[in-house]
Amino acid sequence: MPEQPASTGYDPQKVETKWQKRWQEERVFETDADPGKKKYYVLEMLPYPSGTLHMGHMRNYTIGDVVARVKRMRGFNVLHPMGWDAFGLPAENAAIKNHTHPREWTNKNIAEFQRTLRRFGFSYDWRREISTCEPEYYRWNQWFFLRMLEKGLAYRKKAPVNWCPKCCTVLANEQVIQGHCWRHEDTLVETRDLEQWFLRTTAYAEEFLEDFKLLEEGWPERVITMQRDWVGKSRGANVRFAPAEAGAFEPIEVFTTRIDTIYGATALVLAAGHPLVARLIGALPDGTPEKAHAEATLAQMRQTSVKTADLATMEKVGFFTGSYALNPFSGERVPVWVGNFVLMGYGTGAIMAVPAHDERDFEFCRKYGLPVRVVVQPLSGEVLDGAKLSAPFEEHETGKLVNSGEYNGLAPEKAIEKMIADAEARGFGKGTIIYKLRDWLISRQRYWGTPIPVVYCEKDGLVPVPDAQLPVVLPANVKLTGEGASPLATTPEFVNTTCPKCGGPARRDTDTMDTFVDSSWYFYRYCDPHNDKAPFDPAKVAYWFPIDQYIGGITHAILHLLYSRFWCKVMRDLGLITHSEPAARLFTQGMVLKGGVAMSKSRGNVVGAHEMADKYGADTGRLYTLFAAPPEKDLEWSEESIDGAWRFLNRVYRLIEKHADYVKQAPKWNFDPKSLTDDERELIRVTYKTMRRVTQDFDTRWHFNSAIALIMELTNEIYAREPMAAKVKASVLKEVLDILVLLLSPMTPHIAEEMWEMLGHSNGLSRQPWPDIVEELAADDEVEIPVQVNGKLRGKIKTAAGIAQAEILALAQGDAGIAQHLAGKSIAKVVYVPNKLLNLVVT
RNA sequence: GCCGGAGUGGCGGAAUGGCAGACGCGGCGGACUCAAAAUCCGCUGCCCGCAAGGGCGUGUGGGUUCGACUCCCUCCUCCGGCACCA
Repeated sequence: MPEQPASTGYDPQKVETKWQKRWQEERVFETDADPGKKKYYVLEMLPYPSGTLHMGHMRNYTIGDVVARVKRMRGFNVLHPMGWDAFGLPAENAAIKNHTHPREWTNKNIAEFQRTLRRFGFSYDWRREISTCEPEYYRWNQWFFLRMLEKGLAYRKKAPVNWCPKCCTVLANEQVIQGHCWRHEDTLVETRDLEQWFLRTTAYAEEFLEDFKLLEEGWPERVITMQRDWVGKSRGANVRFAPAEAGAFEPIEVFTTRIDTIYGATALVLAAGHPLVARLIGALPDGTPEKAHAEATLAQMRQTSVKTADLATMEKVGFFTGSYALNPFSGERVPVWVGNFVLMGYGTGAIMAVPAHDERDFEFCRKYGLPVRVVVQPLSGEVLDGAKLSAPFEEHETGKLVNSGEYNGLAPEKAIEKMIADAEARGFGKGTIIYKLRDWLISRQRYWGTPIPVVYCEKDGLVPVPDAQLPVVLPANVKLTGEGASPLATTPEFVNTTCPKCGGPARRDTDTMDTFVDSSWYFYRYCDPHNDKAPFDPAKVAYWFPIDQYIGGITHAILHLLYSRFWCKVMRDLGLITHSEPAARLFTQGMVLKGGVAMSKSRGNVVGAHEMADKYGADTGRLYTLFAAPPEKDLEWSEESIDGAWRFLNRVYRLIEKHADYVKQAPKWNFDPKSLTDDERELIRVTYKTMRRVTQDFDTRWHFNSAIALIMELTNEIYAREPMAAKVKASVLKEVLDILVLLLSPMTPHIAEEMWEMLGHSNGLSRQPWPDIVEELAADDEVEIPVQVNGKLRGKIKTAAGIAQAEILALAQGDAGIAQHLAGKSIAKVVYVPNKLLNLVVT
């Protein structure tokens, strides 16, 4: 702990407790919808209550709190809520380990999180606090699920799904990172064939892309790019290749983005899982080595079908099925192969291999001796020979078609257009658009989540639980082992129920929902957190939405942020809301690092929020995280730099303390610049200039670090004018100190409130309006103009503001230092930026 | 491989085409003190020079411009995302 300076009375613990209590008593941060007032909804992503909060978390909340406080001071009706993403696997695992209940573990953490956030003075409206593990909340997850079921947006399907052996549950595609579980970086995800619940996110694939136009201004380009890649739109064509022997098998449909290269297709390649594969192998004569080879290779391919991180570098393997198909354009017989590099889950599960113009096809065909035929020649004049090609020619823009019948000579883009049209006209193909995005798998074989509100009746089959019977409550007493099937499945009191339709015996669905469901719409609930008739009152949401500023980590660029966009569009189509995007602006703050890596409990490099508050107080912690780096950048924690923030707050405090008695009783200054002495005029000028620039930093750029630097400079300027009482009238000094405290207040609210009180105000700082800029008071009447000769700085000239070019030129030529660089040369050009700079071009 | 982002003193960083290095940390010096801490003041990019002053300087090389950390192109390095997606 730094020594408390003897000369100051700043005691952060005392000050912070005092004002937190006052804010709570006076309900300063409680807000309600008020159509007469302009609103501002600022939100930080809700935390998962686990462990303890460290300064990495606090940085995120501090940024949001500064914005909330500034907007409040600027007259907005500000909604700034907080809640808990309370369902999830860590609670369940911790409960198993510690022989407790997930609810108990979670609530203990929530209490601790709340205490920490209060200690940092974040201006939340705590009446709106929500916890997603409460039936009052998750019943609306179930309600939404039933609405989606009605609309066909929720469905059950048996499909190959991702299974994490450590989580003991399936995962959505978004939760698989490079073949690994998003929670367990070291654990490969396995594939299992299971019947599961999906939400039809793909129904909105095109809209996800289309609506980026609403987000271009307010969302980081990076996030948009990541989502765009994730949705993965491809334009191309489906083309059917008929069997060479009529009726031998169903025509094989391939998807291609390069139909222009179809004359160069020297094989068709099917995925191992393609429905036709078994039939084609079956058609091979029994007992032949070809058949044996095909069967063996297929078995091998299926065995290694697990997704792995190095899929891209895996060796290509395949075999010939013995069958041929006909190229619908050329009529050529094309061998049908099976290849491990063709994915069943994308396109049609079958491709045409064009080795001359695709790298993967090239590798495959070279390996198996299939011919390489060039059908697009570069415009450069170079003539490629398929037999000698060392790499495929993949470019679209710089080639023209050859060996392609009637399409010879066309540019690829033109050929694609024409060939799709012809394929459609001749009935063997059509232009198609496909997406990489998959539907959202939401079933989880775990306990601590929202029960899926359907039952299975022997007579009526799948029956949705009627709305009136919601919520389907998660039973409290369940054996948690962390192994085997869904814990709910081993709880007969839960499983066994009656069919809502026929009243006969029925079984409940025993899976729970992905916890990303909880966080997909929680920000709507904040608008109306205690509604027990509906998820929210549409009128209240209409007032507050969209979120004006959403703040959180880049980790959720795809997961949470894509699911939230989906939920919003679904709610819109249900008629609950009218907007299409939940958050108008998104800010992704940088991480807090220590020793070059993100703070995390498992790495043991955290600086706890309480540790920080104990040592320096919350205000110093807030100030430091804002000052040490711009908010979007990662911040490397430095104990020494914190001392700087601590020193600065003490320095300001001492300044106020010293002059409080002098200014306390002073009347409000009359804002007449003519009433000022030169010293006063200069001090007022610096103050108002600072105010203007700090306001800009808050409003448009979010450069909190440079805003603080400016406030530090202002403080230095005031200090430089000691002895103050002799030089500056009390009313003028009061104006200056008031502004200093106001500017600082969004970032360090407790000490600012204390100083505001010391300055003689009894009305509380948190409801003060942001000071208005008086341009006249910020204006310079004298300026120092840098003078360059050929772009090099050669001198500076002090002069009245607004001086004309001719005059400044004369002054420059008269300046000895500058003149020496002009001697013997002639001025070819004069560039004068008024009040900014003079550049003389000489030759 | 593809798509983003970044690269500025010893360190964190500032500069919206116009004085590069604000502000802070660290360092050096001074004041105060018996002394120390705290505080206040000053100096602190590199090189040459006693100094005045001059030269160099924002990853590299080029370009646009009167003027480039900033805009354009080339390359290098680091970070992030995606990746057998036809």
